[in-house]
Amino acid sequence: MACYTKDSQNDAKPDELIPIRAFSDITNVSVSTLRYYDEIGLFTPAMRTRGGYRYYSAMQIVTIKFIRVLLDCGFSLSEVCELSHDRSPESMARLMHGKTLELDREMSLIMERRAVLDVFQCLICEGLTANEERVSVEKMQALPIITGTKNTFFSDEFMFYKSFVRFLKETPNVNHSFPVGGLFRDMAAFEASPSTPDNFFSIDPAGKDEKPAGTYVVGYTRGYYGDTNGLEKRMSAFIDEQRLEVTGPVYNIFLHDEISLKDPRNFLKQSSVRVKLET
Amino acid sequence: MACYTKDSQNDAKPDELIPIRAFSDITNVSVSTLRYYDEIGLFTPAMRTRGGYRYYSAMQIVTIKFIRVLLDCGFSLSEVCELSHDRSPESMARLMHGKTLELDREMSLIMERRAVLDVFQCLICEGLTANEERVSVEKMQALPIITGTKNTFFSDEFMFYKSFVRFLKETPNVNHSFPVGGLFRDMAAFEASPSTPDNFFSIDPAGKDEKPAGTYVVGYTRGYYGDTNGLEKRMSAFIDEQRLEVTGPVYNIFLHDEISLKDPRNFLKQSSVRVKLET
DNA sequence: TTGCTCCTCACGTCACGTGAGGTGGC
DNA sequence: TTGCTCCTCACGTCACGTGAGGTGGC
Repeated sequence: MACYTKDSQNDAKPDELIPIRAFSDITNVSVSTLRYYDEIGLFTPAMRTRGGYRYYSAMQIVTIKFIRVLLDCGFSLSEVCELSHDRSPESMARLMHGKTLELDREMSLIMERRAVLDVFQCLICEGLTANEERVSVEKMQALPIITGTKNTFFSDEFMFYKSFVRFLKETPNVNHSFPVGGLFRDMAAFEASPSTPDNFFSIDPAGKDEKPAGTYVVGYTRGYYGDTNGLEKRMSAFIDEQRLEVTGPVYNIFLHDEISLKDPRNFLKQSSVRVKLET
Repeated sequence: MACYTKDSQNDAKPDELIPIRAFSDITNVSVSTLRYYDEIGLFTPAMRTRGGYRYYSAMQIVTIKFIRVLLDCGFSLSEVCELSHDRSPESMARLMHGKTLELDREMSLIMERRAVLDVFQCLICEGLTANEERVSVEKMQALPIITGTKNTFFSDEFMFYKSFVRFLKETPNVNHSFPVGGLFRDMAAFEASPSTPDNFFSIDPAGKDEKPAGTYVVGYTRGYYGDTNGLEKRMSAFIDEQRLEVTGPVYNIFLHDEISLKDPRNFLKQSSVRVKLET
């Protein structure tokens, strides 16, 4: 299965022969890689001495450069080998088009992963600078999210997980990598049952739903996923004290969870509800 | 080195236990992957029967989701294992920032590869639709290139390769993956010595040099890298016949070379020189 | 002749996938 | 009891990298 070698061996002359190390330096292809390509018959040196020393011709610089181009384009070594048997401009154009599509898919995967990282970094940073001591009023930016369907609660101690699994499995376009938060239809619902959100939502930059920008009453608490430590009561008391009027849903998100903390009793949750501004 | 399991085992109850296949379906993590994670101690099931059957708790859905997030972010399995020992928001933010940079590097690599593919696809397509029969006048688009330093020719039969290697090794910012062409300072130089270009250039979309857009006299020939088959004379004759005036350098590029053809005697070269337009 | 380059061969890598052959659980 | 799920163990993958131990070439 010698592939890309014989084509150009005829012009090898002794004085243009290059030993393997020098050839490696010229082409930026490692010595072990060159030996490997020789072993699998993909690219064999123009000459070998009786002692087995490999010598490459200057012409082979072009050949190896081209093999690396194909590999960089996403062809496997065996594909490159096969290509040697029937190369034609038409088939090559077709194959390259296919590789273009593959690269595009790979690109969007990487962009998605970057987005995931960014979201988590933002949450962690927000957690690091949070004022955990007391409930406060903060301006918050808009947050694109994907909201799941309304949770149906059975009187079942595992309903939280069942709803959570249903959210992950059944919400269209939900990406499992993004963090998930819980949402209560209003402050009253949060106070009534602070561990059972009406909906789950995923913090996804591509989400079509949105937690709107605005001024929010924000509170924090530490503890495991179900725990609230009376945060809902503290927030309610603060709202009354400050004579604020709040509107819309309560958003619960974990700024620090198992991603950034080992001890689950220390998970940092943020609850926020929007202030209705007097006009 | 059990890592992300013990934290959340206490809440496992018999009736919420999930066998491996169902857990795999819920989490989109393959059965063999789950067994592998168990084997290396990264993620062990909440319970095992006497017979060795693995049962996972619903809570572990969150745990495995989070492990996958870290893996998607570019952490290796051993890194994820290590992370279990000291997770803190601060260190996590730092590590994630590092991964962000890595992803960015990976992205630019992929974009570069896409660009390489595009350039080759364009050349191949141009070759497929070329009018090889005769020299003609064509409008051509601008082509960003990186031009190398002037070749110094020794009276040496390998000087072509020596110059070529020098171009590849010494031209700043040259990317070995892009195709390389040859350039003659003017039509007279091309006619005088059609196998020894004054400079090499790389067809690189990021190049700061440019083959300008315009109307060109274009000719084609087939053959190996040094061959011209008198193309320079045919072009010159055409220019005289048509009473054209040409200006600027002659650009030689291979539209079909070993990338898309097996037989080196069939390589398709294009030569073009710009027409000075009468005002 | 010295010392540097080169050689082969065997094994390791990384995160699983794929059987073969056998047993467990409702 | 049947048949389905699950188990372990061993080996394969892909494109090389890394020694160990030995020889070749100027």
